[in-house]
Amino acid sequence: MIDLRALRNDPDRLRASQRARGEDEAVVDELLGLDERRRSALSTFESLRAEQKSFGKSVSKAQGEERQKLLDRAKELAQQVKEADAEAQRLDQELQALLLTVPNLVEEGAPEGGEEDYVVLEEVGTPPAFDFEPKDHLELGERLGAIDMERGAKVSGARFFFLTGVGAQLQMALLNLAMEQAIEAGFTPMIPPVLVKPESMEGTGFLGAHASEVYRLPEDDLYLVGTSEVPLAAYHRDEIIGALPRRYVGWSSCFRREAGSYGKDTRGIIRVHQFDKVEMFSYCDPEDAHEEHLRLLNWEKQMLAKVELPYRVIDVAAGDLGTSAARKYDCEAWVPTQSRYRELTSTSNCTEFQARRLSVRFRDDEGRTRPVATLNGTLATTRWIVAILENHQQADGSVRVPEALRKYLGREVLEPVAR
RNA sequence: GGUGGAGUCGCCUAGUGGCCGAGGGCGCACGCCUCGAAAGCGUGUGAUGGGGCAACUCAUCCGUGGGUUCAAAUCCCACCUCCACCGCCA
Repeated sequence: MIDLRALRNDPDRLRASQRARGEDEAVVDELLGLDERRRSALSTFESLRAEQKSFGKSVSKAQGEERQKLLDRAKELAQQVKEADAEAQRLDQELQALLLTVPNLVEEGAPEGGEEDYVVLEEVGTPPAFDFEPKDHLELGERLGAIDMERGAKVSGARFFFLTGVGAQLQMALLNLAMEQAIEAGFTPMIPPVLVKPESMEGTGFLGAHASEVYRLPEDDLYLVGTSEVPLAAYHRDEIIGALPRRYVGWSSCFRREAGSYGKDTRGIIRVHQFDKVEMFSYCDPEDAHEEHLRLLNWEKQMLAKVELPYRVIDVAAGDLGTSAARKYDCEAWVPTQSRYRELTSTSNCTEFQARRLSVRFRDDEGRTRPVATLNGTLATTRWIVAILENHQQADGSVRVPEALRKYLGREVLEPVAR
C-alpha cells in the first residue's frame, strides 16, 4: 500500500510511476477526491461525537422534566452520530479498497516499459562450449535416476515430479549450501508454515493481479504460499520491531497454479506446481533499503558463483515488477539446450509497501513509528538443478558436481544409472 | 469434533451501565539524592486517524464484528485465539 499522506503532497510522483508501469493514471485523482470526502465526513462525525459525549454528561446529572427534555435531544443526536459514523466508515472502506489496488511506487532508475524492456546489467561467466550434442536437463535427470516426471504425473498430474536418488540429494545439497551461506552472513534460519490466512496473502500483495496464481483451500479459508516471502513478511505483522535490519532465511516448498502458462515449459522441472526454495527476507530502515537490495543481489551472485554457472543480471522493467516491488533484479542462468538465459533468482525491494499493509513498524530517531522496508531474494530453488545438470554435463551423460556441493553429495561426478 | 474457562496499556492486574475521559503494580525514561551506584523519592510513559508551522488539540481503540441504550470495558448475539479435559487420527 502506498503512503496516502505522501500522495497528497506529491501526486505527480504516483502519476509518473503509473505511467512507467503502463497503468492507469486516473486512479490518482480518484484517490485524492475520495480522501478529501473521507476527511470531511470524518470531521463531521468527530464534532458530532464530541457534542454527544458532553451531552451525555448533562443527562446523567439532570432530574425530572429537565432530564426528559435532554433525553429527547440526546436521542436525536445519537441518530445523527450514527449516520455520520456510517458515512465516514463507508468512505474510508471505499478508499482502502481503492488503495489496495494501487501498485507500489517504482524506484527511480528502473527501466520503463514491459516484460521485454529489461536492461542487462552484467554477464558473468561464459556459456560452456560442448564438443558433443548437449542433452537437456530432463534427459540427463532420467539417465542419472534423478528426476521422474512420469510418475509425478501419474500420482499428482501435469507439472508434478519426483526427485529421486541423487536428484533428491542434489536438491538437499543445494538448499543446504544456501542455508549455510545465509546463516554465516547472519540470517536467522526459518522453516515457515506454507498455508497462510487471507490477510497474510493480501498483505504481501499476492491477491491482486496475480490472484489466479495462488492455490486456495476454500474449506479452511487458507492459501498455499508461492514463496516463503509470504509467511516471512507476515511474521512481524502488527508489530513494532527494533534493531533493524532483521534478516531471515526461509526454506519452504512453494506452490503455484501456473494458470495461463499452458504449453510453456511443459518439459521437465522448469515450470512446476510445487518446488522448494531458500529465500532471503530482510526488514530494514527505508533509508537503507536501496543498499540492502544491492546486498541481497550480491548474496545471490555468491551462490551462483559457488555452483559455477554462467549467468546475467537484469534490471526488470517497471511493467513487469508485480504489485509490491519498487525495483527488481533477476539473475538468469544460461541453459545450453535452450540457448538462452532463464531466471534462477529474483530480488525485490518492496520499500514500505508490504509493511504498510501488514502494519510492521519501527521507531525512528525521533521515536516516531514508521513502516519498515521489506526486501526479498532467492538463494536457491529446485530450478537451479536444470542449469547445474545442463551446464556441467559431460559427453557420456555424467554430470560434474561443482566444488561447493561436493561435501554435501560426497562425490565429484553423478553417473548415469541402468534403468 | 465435544465440554468448560479465559482474552483490559510492553508485562501483571483492578474494573458488573454515567464517579473509566481506564486505576494500581512491574518494567522503561528523565530528574532529585550520591564521589559513583543501588535503594528511596518525584515526574513521565501506547497505537491509529483528523486539524495546526508549532506547543498542542480532537476523535477512535479494553480479542474481532454486530446489536441494545441518551450513554457500553461493563448488557445481548456471532466469531476468533489461547488454556484445560474428553474423543478421533498421522
